[in-house]
Amino acid sequence: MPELPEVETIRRDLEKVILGKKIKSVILFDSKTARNKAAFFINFLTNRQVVSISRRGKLLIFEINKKKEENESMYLLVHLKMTGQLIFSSNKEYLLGGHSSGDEALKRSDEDRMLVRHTRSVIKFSGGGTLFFNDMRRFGYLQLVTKSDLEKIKKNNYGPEPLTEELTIDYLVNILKNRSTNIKALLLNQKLIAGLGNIYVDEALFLAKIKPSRSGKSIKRKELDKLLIAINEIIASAIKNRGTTFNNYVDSSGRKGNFLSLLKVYSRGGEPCYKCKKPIKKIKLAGRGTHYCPNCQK
DNA sequence: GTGTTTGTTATCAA
DNA sequence: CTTGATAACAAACA
Repeated sequence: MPELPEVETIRRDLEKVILGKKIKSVILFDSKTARNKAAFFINFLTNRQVVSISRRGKLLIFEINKKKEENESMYLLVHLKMTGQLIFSSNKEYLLGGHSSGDEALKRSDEDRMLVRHTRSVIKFSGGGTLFFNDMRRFGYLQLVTKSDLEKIKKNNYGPEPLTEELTIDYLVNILKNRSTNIKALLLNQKLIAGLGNIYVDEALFLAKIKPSRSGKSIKRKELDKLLIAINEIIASAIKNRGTTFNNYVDSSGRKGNFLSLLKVYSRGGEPCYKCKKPIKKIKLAGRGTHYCPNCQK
């Protein structure tokens, strides 16, 4: 479940290995994976290079180089949704996705088999290096968009990011003061704050001592002060620890994140709260598993 | 077969 | 128009 810290970890790592590399070929094993027509998607990317890699919320944005005669750059969007992975390998160019069989499949190591089982697309670079897009559940997608499309997407779908000047206490007060919905659902809403998902919302609410079922408008300014600090603290710490691997997430080298053991409430239903020893409660809120301490969170 | 997992969007209601 | 609530998607596992 890649949220902001996991996507940011991938962004930073990929920046080091694929910037400036020329795309030699693109394979789409599953036509649903690219939101563009397959032929266009493949033809456009071939022989181009990635100029920059940015991120908005959980969305990765690869800027593709523009030819002289073109007046607008194109951008490759990558959304991992729940089970997407972007894995770069400098030596495993022979992996051919989930559709090959026979001798080729037999030659694979167990590690390779895991890597390739749900490969939906592959981008190969000149001079070595292959980027695998794996996605067991097939919620994730790749999409080429124009600069103006990208600006629209950013503007219409994403609120301010944690750890930026845009996410202020005044902003929080404003978006929550008239909301009757529970704070859990509001924090999951990408249009209000970009990048939080189920894990870090539960963790931030625990740190801020706020019960997830509280309505937005019921939360006092003093509590919002704490919530803002908690959100930034959790996100910063999770980035520092390269994200949380609960089941599917791995970084662009295929390695797990280190934040799992630092979780205070998520996935700890029934276990004792680290602070007060009373059992962590697990409920369903906003259609999501929600974990909190009934004693510490008011 | 049943319930559970979640990021996001569709859909419907008010 | 906004807001809210819920189902739906997809695949795997206990």
